[in-house]
This record gives sequence, structure tokens and C-alpha cells, in this order.
Amino acid sequence: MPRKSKSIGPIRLTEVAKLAGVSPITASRFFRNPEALSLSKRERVESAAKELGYVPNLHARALASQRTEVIGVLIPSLTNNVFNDVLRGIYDASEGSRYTIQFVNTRYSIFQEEKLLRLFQAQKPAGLIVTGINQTEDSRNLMKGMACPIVQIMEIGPEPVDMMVGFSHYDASSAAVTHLISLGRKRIGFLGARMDPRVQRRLEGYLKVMKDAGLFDPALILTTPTPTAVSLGGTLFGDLLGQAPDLDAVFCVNDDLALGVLFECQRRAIAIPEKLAIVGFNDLDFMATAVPTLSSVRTNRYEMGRESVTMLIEAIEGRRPEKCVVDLGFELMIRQSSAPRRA
Amino acid sequence: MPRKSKSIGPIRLTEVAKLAGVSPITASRFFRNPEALSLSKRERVESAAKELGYVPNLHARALASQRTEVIGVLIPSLTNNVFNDVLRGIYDASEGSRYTIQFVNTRYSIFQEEKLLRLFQAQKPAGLIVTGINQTEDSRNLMKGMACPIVQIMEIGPEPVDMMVGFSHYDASSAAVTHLISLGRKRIGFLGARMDPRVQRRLEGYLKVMKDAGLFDPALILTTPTPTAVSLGGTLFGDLLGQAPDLDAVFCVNDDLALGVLFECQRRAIAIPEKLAIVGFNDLDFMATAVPTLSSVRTNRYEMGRESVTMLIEAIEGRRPEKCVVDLGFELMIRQSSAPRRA
DNA sequence: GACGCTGTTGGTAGCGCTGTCAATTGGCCA
DNA sequence: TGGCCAATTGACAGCGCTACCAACAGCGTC
Repeated sequence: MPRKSKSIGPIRLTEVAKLAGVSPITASRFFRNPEALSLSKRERVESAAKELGYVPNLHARALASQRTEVIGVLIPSLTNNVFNDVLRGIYDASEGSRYTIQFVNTRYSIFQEEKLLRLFQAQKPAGLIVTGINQTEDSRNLMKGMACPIVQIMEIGPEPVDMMVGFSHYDASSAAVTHLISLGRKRIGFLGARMDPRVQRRLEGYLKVMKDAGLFDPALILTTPTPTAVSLGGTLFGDLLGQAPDLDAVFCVNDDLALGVLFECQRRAIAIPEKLAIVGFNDLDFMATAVPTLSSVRTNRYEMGRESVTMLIEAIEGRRPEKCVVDLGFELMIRQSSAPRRA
Repeated sequence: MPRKSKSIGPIRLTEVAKLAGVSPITASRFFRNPEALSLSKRERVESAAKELGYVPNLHARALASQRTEVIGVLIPSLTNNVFNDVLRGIYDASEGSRYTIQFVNTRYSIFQEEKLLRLFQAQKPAGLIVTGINQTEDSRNLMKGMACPIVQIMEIGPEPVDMMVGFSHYDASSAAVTHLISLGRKRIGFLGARMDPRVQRRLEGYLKVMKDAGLFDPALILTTPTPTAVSLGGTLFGDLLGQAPDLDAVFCVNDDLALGVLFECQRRAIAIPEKLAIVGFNDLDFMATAVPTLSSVRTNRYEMGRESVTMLIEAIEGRRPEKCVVDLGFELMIRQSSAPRRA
């Protein structure tokens, strides 16, 4: 006997079946598709399972069925507040469903992403959520070869691998900059940190609008690959002022930077919005509370997480949504920091 | 033949073994304990695996070995910045190890926690990380019955289930309030949100110090079960001022509330620190950048995450740390918001 | 009464891997 | 040369569950 004796350890399906007086396969069916059983057996299995405290062995199930009920989530960062909200949406939407979330961190590396994708591939997830649309060629092929539905989140673009939920960072950024121009601002700075693909697209939106308005000047732009932080906002703003002392507005690629700019302005006694207008991005909680209140582009991060899981589950269960690309849009929240000069 | 034909789908261990010219079990060993193989076989299996792009099937492995390489993490919230940092530490520390993180959200419910614990139990994790020390009696028993090492994080206390990493919220809060008293402040308010067990202990620390100093007054305390937010800080502060108009200091149970108080003070033109001293909790990035800079109690959240995983892995691999309870301490960061009145 | 249908149940044979133990090899000593 | 030990390798069975098919009951139809 190569293994130790039986019937120690947790309760197995066979034991439930025996107690219920049915075959193991019938008991198995009870847990996967109770409607297929007659009422009497259903009740018997149910009470037997409860009596023994049976919990199915997911590994055995996965091995036998060649499927899992795991939704893999690839997200580039845990540091960033934004992904926090997305993850929260994802977890909330998965709750109550049969699916488990398996989250991994790509650290903003498309190669790490590819590696993790390969790992998921071997685990046959029921569905996959990946961030953004900038995957490597190999990653895209890998994903296309996988049998499960996939949602790309955070942004939308051409050629979805499968499904998409997001919004246009380009449009959102354009709207913010257009708003600043409409206020009569001419020297509108751009402050960027991390510079991941989505931030790049915000920069592109800025560039387009500024060039179209004949206001473009490279001295107005300051970016860094450094991860974002409130303190960084202040530092960057100081540097930007050095490059462009006549700045009359700043568009920050996120709210942390914007808050840092606000504090730096308080420190330097720069009047907001009189001397400088500020617009952030994401509309975190504190933007509406700051003094002065800070304008921002509201993005639906939590909803993005929720929607992606909802779509995924629908697709997994064969009810593929007809709308494969969902644009959750954005909303420009105009507050005191970008109010017209003489209201 | 009950199953579809073989050799479709991903590469299996057998195929790697065949290509390498060894038995499956030898190939298996290569992936778990390469040192046990002779150099020649090791190289042959390695190149065969690489050539075929073999990725082990974790479900089959878990089923056969009756173990997994999953570390389960039970955390009460994703909304709270604090757990963000902890999670980051956890993921960072797990990277490069063989262990996978499986994170679940208890939503601040000890019953949800118990339920999730039961779920983990059936999955035989290699280790478990649970938040805090306020588990139900059943949860504690469940954990004690599990064969894997367990770390309780976020706080330390008597009777660890197994191991612990955290700090004393009571002491940290006491230190903050003592500091405010040392400034000569007498009407020190307490602002609390969420009021989870750790926040409760901060309240207890506050109460002790205030009573000992003969400064206790119930009108100085305002708490709410509502989840925390910057905007909430302002609202609560307004209410607290209603209860105690002669307030000369506030201790906030977290930094979001403190920032909200700062903004509200700016709105009401209350001079900080002259009229009101503020101390927050956690020392998030923005506290050192705000105007004025905000005092806070620095807690080592990231390190807590890291350390818990490190200890867990050591214990899993049989090198149980002799120090089972690790106090990561805290540091009182005194800044402008609680500077002495005439410096 | 034979036939086919649907709805329910069970038998068999694995899913891909590893624990156990036995077998083999080589090296070293007496 | 024989014997012993450690290092290395392999055979076997089975982890707990489910896919696949077969079987069977109950019913209505002709």
C-alpha cells in the first residue's frame, strides 16, 4: 500500500455519497448542477454533506474536469490608488459568484506580464483580466490561444484580444486641456509621473490640443518615470516653474501630483486659480475637499473592475455580451482650482 | 475510452521525461529538488522542459502531494490605504519564492472571516496570514487545527495562534496623545472612523492618557462606524467643534481624517498649530508635504507585509523563527501641525 | 405490446502528478 | 575480492474528483 490508510483527513465526496445512499457521481452532480437530481436525492445529499461538513477538493475537481473557477487578474501595480479601486470592483463583483480571483502584479513590465500569462495558461483559468492594450506580440498570441474569455481593462483601443472595458485617456486628457484653454490660459503645463502607456496617451491628448491651439511649447512639459506621489508633485512643479516661469495652468496626470502642486503653491503663495489653474486626473475623494477644491477628470475605476468581472462571468457561462468593447467614459469635474478668473 | 485522445493540450511531465530519456518520477524530482539528480540527468531534463515549454500542472501536484504552495491572506478591506501597503509588502516578499498569494477580503466581518478560513482549510494552504487578533472562538480553533503555520498581522497581543507581526496600537495612540499634552494642549479631541478593533485600541490608548492627565471629557470624542475618507474628516471635525468649541488639538485615527481636518480648518480660517494642533496616524506620503506639514504616527505597514511572508516561508520550510511575535513598533513624526506654540 | 422518448442514475477509467519503497549503481573499506 | 553504505533511479498505486457512456425507469404513442 503506497499511501497511508484511508479515511483520515477531510471528508471526501465518496463518504458523503455513502451516507446519502447514492453513487459518488450523483453526489458530485449535486454540487455542480443540483437541478439534475430528483428532489429526494437532492435532499439526501444536501443533508449528508452538511452533516459531515464536506468541502469539495478544488484541486481534484480542476484536475478531473480540466477547468477551474479562477479568474486571473494581471495588474501593474499595488502602489497606485487607481488599481486599488479597480481591484475592489473586481473582488466585489466576484463575491457571491462561484469564481475565485487570482491576482498577480506585473510591475509595469510587459515581460513580467508575458511570464505571468504563461503561468496562468498552465492553470487553465476560467477567465482573465489584463491591464491595458500594450501587450507583447507573444502575450497577445498566448491570450488568443487560451480557451477562456479575456477582458482588457483601463482603456479601450482598436483590436481587442477579446473584450474591453475602459475609456479613452486621450479624449479625457484632451477634454481637460481644452477646458483650461477655454478659461483663457495659454501657458498650460503638463506634469507626468510613471509614464505608463495610459499616461503616455494622456500626454498625446495634451499635445494634440496644445498644438491645435498654437500653444505648444516643450518647456511646458515635465515628465518622469518615477512612481507617483504627493511629494513628487511639489518637486516636479518646482522644476516646471524653473522651465516655464510664466506658467498659468497645470494639468497633472493624476490627483496625487495635483495635491502636491496645491501644497507647493500654498508654500510659494501662488494664488489658485488666479495665478495658476490646476486640473488633476481620477477624481479621488480628496479633490472635492481640498482648499480650494481641485478640478479633476473623474474616471470610473470601481465600475471598471465590476463590469469586467460581470462581462467575464457572462462570457464564461456562455452568455457572451454583444457589446465586447465597453466605454465607461469620464467626466470633467470643474471646481475652484480651474474656475474662470473673474467669476 | 472515456476521455478524448491523449497528447493534445499542454505538455505533461511524462513527455518531458520521455524526451529527456528518464522516468517521469525523475523528471518530477527535477522540479522539486534538482540537487537530488545527477548532473547529467539534471541538464537533460532541464533542456527537455525548456524545449517543450513545460509548465507543471499545479492542481495535479496539489492533489498528489496533498499540499499546495499557496499562502492565504485574509484582509478586511481593499478600500483602506493601509492594507494596500501591507498587501504590497506581502506580494513583494512572495515574489521569487515558490509561493503564490491567495488574497481574500473579510469586509471587517469576523463571520465572513470564519467562513473564508473554512474555505482555506479545505484547500490545505502552505501558510496563512490573518489580520488582527479578534477572531471568533471557532476561527481560532479552526486555525489551531490547521497543519500550516499562521501569522497574525497588524497588531500584537497575548496568546498568538501561532506567529505575530505588528505593533501596539494602544501604545502608538498613547504616545501621540502624550505628545499633544506635552505641548500644553488640554482640550484634545479624538476623531475616529470605521472603529475596527485596532481603531478601538487607539481609542483606549487615548482614554487612558487623557484620564490619567485629568483631561478626559466625553464631549471631546467623536467616532463613527462609517468607512474613512478625507471628506469625512472635515464633516466629523465640524461636528466635533459643535460638541467642544474650545478644542485645541485633535488626534485623528488616520491620515485621511487628518487631511480632512486640515482642509476644514483652512475653510474656517482656524490657524494650525496656533489654534489647533493635529496629529494623524499611519504617516502616509502626503503628511510631510501638506501645508502646514502634518504630524503623524508612522507605522511600518509595508514591512509588516514583508515580514509576515518571510516568517511564514521560514516556518513552512521548517526553519521556524525563534521570535514568534515581532513588534515592528511605530514612530511619532512631529511636524508643524503639532509644533510648540511659540517656537 | 413494441417503440421511442426524456429524465435520472451509475460504472468505468482516467485527469497529471507524487509518496512510498525497492532496485540499482558506484565508491570505499577491510 | 567481498561487503557495506550512500547516492541515484524507477515501479507502482492512487490523490479526489468528473467526463463519458450505458442503463434503467417511467411515460406516451401507435
